Amino acid sequence: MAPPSQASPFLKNPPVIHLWSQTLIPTMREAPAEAETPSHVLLLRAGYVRKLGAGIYDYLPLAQRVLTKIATIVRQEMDAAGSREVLLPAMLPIELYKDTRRDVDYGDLLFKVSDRKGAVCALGPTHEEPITEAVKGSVTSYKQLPLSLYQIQTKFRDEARPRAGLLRCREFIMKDAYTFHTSVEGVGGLNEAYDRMYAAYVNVFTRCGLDFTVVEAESGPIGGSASHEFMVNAESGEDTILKCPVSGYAANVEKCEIGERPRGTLQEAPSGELTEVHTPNLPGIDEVGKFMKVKPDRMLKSIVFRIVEHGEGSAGMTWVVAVVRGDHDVNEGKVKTAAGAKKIELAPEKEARSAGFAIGYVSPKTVNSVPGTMLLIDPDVSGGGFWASGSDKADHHVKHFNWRREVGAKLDDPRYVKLADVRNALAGDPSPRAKDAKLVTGRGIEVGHIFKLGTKYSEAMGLTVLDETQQRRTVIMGCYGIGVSRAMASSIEQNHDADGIVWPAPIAPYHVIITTLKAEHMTVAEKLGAELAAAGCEVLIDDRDERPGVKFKDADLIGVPVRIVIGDKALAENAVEFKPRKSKDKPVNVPMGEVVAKALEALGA
RNA sequence: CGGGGUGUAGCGCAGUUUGGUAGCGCGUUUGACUGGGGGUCAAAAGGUCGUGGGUUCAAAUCCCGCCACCCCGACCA
Repeated sequence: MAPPSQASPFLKNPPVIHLWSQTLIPTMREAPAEAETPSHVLLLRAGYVRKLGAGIYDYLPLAQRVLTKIATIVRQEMDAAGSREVLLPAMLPIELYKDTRRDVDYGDLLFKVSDRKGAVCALGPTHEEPITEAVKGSVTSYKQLPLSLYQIQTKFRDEARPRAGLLRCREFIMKDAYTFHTSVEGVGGLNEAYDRMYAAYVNVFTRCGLDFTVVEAESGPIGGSASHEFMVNAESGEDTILKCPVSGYAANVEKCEIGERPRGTLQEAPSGELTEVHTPNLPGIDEVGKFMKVKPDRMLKSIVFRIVEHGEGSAGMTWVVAVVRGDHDVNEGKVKTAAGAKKIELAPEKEARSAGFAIGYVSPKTVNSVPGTMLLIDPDVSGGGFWASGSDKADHHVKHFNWRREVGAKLDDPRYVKLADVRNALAGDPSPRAKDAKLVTGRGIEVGHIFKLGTKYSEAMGLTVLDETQQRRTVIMGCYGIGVSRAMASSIEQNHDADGIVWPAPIAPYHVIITTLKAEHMTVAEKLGAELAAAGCEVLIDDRDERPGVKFKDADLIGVPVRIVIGDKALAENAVEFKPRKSKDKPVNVPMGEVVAKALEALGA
């Protein structure tokens, strides 16, 4: 399209009528062997992306158009939520991370480059530090707050295992927003901004046509439900989410609470005499169970954690042993909370061994044998009956473990022994929010995450303002992310069929594809394209000299919502063939004069 | 980081066991016929066989090292 001949101070979008022959859409008949998930296969096959390396992709013209549309929706909603766009460097001097120690904590996930002088820069994986630094340099008074800033930018994370095409990349496009406050509550406070962001995110993902679930995620330092994840419901998702069908409660598996479960008294009688069994060279609990002829749900799994930072409940303790059923998974966050500690870690094997833990064969009895050990017992293992357990001795387990007989008096000392929910929730567990309701599970792709940061970064980096009483106050922050490139792939996970992608109109690369069957149809195609463009449609004309079958297959593959075919049959009655991509019906003839209205209707405009 | 697997033309693969002229399908180019759901015929272009070394008269093939990529797991503000 020719540019406007006169320079105008107001930029307007020129009409979009693109020719297939003049863009780059390298569709493929066969999917590359490396791709497995639907979005990965289709993005490659339909010519949206090309892989350059593990987790590194070219965005070809179609992908770039979709990304731009998602980014536009994000910008509109961020702007409406009172956030202002910035663009910070992707290349960040490593010194920026010294105060927050994330150069260490982030570890290998951080990409690093060095300049000619040997100075090291990190490629930004997220931007809490640089944004805090930027605000620190320009905000000094409470009168300048609250403030909300966002950017859309390429991020870099050296993922241990990139996978599934755009769903987990090492280089990806993200929107990250940060808000700054002097208070948590009240007008201008963090909670208000958080709620606005929450609403903006709902708008963004709804407008993108995504089917999503908002789940509670791990709590921030402020407590309560201080973090939410926006999960696109898809089988290929990496995250497990749990929902209560009655109350609407939803959470990710790390966070999900479990309702009241039956529990034992720790007073039950033994099921038999404690018997030691030699179990050599068995790698896991399943193998041990098979060898001992004990089902995993009658085995005790005792996992040792070390307290890294003490909290109110963990004084005097060094180790925490969490005991769950053999077929259950220990939840580190719940262990931390139940232990009353601020930070824990899976016990380093070497140190745990020298303290007296027979790693791999630990039993709850270690609460008596290793000083400074706290025992957390999950309700599901707190009862009587038969239990098998480690024996605190390499290559040996015991049968007929009994709480009272084996552990004894310490069971009654709440400083040392607690009954607590310390495992991951499972489908069928009681809901924490509705009586008699049971949790159900689903898979999700995390496309958004909002988080109340509190003062973690502002305190470490010294971001303060003077308040109305001339007191220095540490600024309170929130951060909010959207995976833009991941959202594109997520949409395909939800919107595809055997023939290809089926885009929702708001983020489709084009609204209408005009397929010509003969070269002499181009005049009609261009005239119709201009009419559609004038009505606001973005049009792709497939002008290639290909056989009709090829063009139909490609049109379906790339997933443009409305297809118009120009061919002799319909032209004879001054009409074109019209077919929405998502419709299973045969194309219908639409008179030339009604095409634009019909297209707008099909697009939901 | 642990386990499994793969590197041969733009894509999908065979050839490797048993060393001896690098092949097939799709795609691409040219021409003809064709023309409504991935056409037919004819001709053609395109490959340091991931990479470095070794063995051998001779290596895609055997040996050693390295690299890249995929899948499962661990990990994932």
